[in-house]
Amino acid sequence: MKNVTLKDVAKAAGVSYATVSRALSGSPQIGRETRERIVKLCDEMGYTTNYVARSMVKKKTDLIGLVVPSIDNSFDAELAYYAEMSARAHGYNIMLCNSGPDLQQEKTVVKLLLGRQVDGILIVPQGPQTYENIRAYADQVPIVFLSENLRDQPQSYVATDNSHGTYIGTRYLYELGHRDILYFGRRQSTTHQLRAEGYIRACRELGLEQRFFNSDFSSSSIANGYQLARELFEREMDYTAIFASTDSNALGIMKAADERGIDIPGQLSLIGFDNIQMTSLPRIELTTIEQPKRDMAVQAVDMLRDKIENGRQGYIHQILLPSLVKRSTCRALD
Amino acid sequence: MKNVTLKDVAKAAGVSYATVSRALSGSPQIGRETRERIVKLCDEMGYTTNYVARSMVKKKTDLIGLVVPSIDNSFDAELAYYAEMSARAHGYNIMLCNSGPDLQQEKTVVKLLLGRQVDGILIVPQGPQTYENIRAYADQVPIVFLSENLRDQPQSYVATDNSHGTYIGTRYLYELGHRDILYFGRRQSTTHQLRAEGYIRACRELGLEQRFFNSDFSSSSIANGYQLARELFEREMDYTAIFASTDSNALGIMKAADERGIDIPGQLSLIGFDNIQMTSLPRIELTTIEQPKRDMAVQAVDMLRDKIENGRQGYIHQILLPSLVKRSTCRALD
DNA sequence: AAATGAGTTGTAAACGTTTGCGATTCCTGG
DNA sequence: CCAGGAATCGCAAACGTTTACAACTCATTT
Repeated sequence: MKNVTLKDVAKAAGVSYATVSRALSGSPQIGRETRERIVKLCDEMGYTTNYVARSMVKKKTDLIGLVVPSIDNSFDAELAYYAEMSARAHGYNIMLCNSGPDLQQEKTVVKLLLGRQVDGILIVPQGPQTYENIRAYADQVPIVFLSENLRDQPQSYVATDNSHGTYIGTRYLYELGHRDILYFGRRQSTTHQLRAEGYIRACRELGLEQRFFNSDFSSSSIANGYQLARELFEREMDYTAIFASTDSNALGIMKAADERGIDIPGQLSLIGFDNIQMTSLPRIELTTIEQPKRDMAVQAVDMLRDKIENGRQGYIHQILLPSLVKRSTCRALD
Repeated sequence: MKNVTLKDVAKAAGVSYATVSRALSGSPQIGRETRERIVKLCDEMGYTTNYVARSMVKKKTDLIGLVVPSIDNSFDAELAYYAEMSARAHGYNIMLCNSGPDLQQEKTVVKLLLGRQVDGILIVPQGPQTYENIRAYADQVPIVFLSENLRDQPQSYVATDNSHGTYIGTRYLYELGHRDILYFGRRQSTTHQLRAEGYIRACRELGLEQRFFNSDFSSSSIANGYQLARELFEREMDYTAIFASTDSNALGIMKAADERGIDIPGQLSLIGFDNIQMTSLPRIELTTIEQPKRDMAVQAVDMLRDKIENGRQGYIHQILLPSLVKRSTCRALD
């Protein structure tokens, strides 16, 4: 149970413990044969270097705080997966925190992470208020925001070109022959504003009428999409396609449509946004806009590492291109 | 950028830094008015205690290592969510590691966690070999295994009563009138052996013929379920229901059935195991056996805390009861 | 009034590393 | 044979806490 320490192997090897440290750290100022003797002894004795002691003197923990709204959300989980893999490949470990439902908790966990002396924080925001919420800590530790588009804020982030995503999505619908496309979902956060803008831009270019259906209180959940879609389907259906601002919303729409006997894509084409895992399921096969989650995650840790290791000041806005993934919820009109 | 330290506030308050430490830790041996003065000063100066320094002297990091096969797997993600929430509520933070595809990486990350001086490790195993794989570390740090049933191994774990799950599932099918039930999926790991056993037990009690379809190389993925099901559906369909040992497999079966024009539940009833998020989706609505993931996670961290804080020796096998969640892939025969 | 004791504060060691600097050894060239 | 330097190695400080122990201040008791 007792951990073997530097001092222990030093005594066993008959050298000072500074020498042992140097042998393991690959310092040049040490003899070849002593080094070999020591490293051999080290794994014989089962020595592993104590990271907290090292962190103490080096003033670097090799720890990255990852805060996500909720890790059981598959979007967050995918980002977390790639982030952890990439971070570990570069010698970092991930300290995970759910920022839970409210801003209070989000603030609490970054304060916690600060106390943990993490070298940097990767945060996928709960929403547009996150930036304000934790801005105060931005000068205490490198932070990069992930997935939420902060527009012109003086903070580093990586996000997808949300506007371009909806743009190519509605163009795709247009090419399929659709002329009446309804945009469904949130418009309040920057990310969702941008998505709406892409739709608007495409409509302008193509001479399409813009139609919106949303509520101020809409959230990006299946349940909410379902509720709203039920209301929507009460009215006359004077459109042939729906662009849902979120896959989850699209899934809710799909459910409401099924209940109502509306055939997708027979009577109604549907396209989502995010390409979360669920969309590729049999019977779902939702056509959607892919956010390149893997690239986003690794670029975010790269960016964070650049700040940490090279002390890079200033901020970068890294925008990645989304792509259309065609599945089976859109059909060509004749 | 410079962190304010105990010494700083001590100087500002005109006391020794031991006093400051005592003021914050709630030690009884300090005057009321000095304490109040100091805590006030502390948050004025923005002091946060440095956890790595504290860990150093206390020989306790308040860190729990969480290793999961892949956090983007929704089962792992759900467990991780509840584990993190519960751990944090008790003053612990989570260090997250994906144990990746192979046993080598699994071993690597627990060694890493050891170096990080975590107080304990929560591990959801890749499979039955995990126990052997990391047994060597079991006396260096408290470990509890999560979700994999280790049977009689001298290690603490919390898992569901897998056998009972399949037992109530096939009884349910029986009550619905099914007499020819095919068990589909893996049987090699302890967990899957137990699931098969529950099915066998129910069959014996009910006088049903046992029928198995599986391959030695089957994995619990949608793709694999799909492949196997395609083979299966080549043969004569002399059963009215399938019990899939895994939701993912069930989803694959569903896809193959759809392709083949087999109506679920019209011609074939289907039941899965795990109750992963995807199963509740519209158009899926898979009847399945729920693993109480939330309870599993919090009990696992409770168990780990008991080992850490009370130095509890020995091991506990905590078995939780699964439950049937009826959705729409099973129908009553007439 | 002195002794006792409770209550409060300071001193210093300890946790396990890394690393600058000085000390030692050894080799090399003049 | 000796000076000089390179190659190794040890010493000790430092990182920011916690905590046992000593020390001090008062009030209380005898």
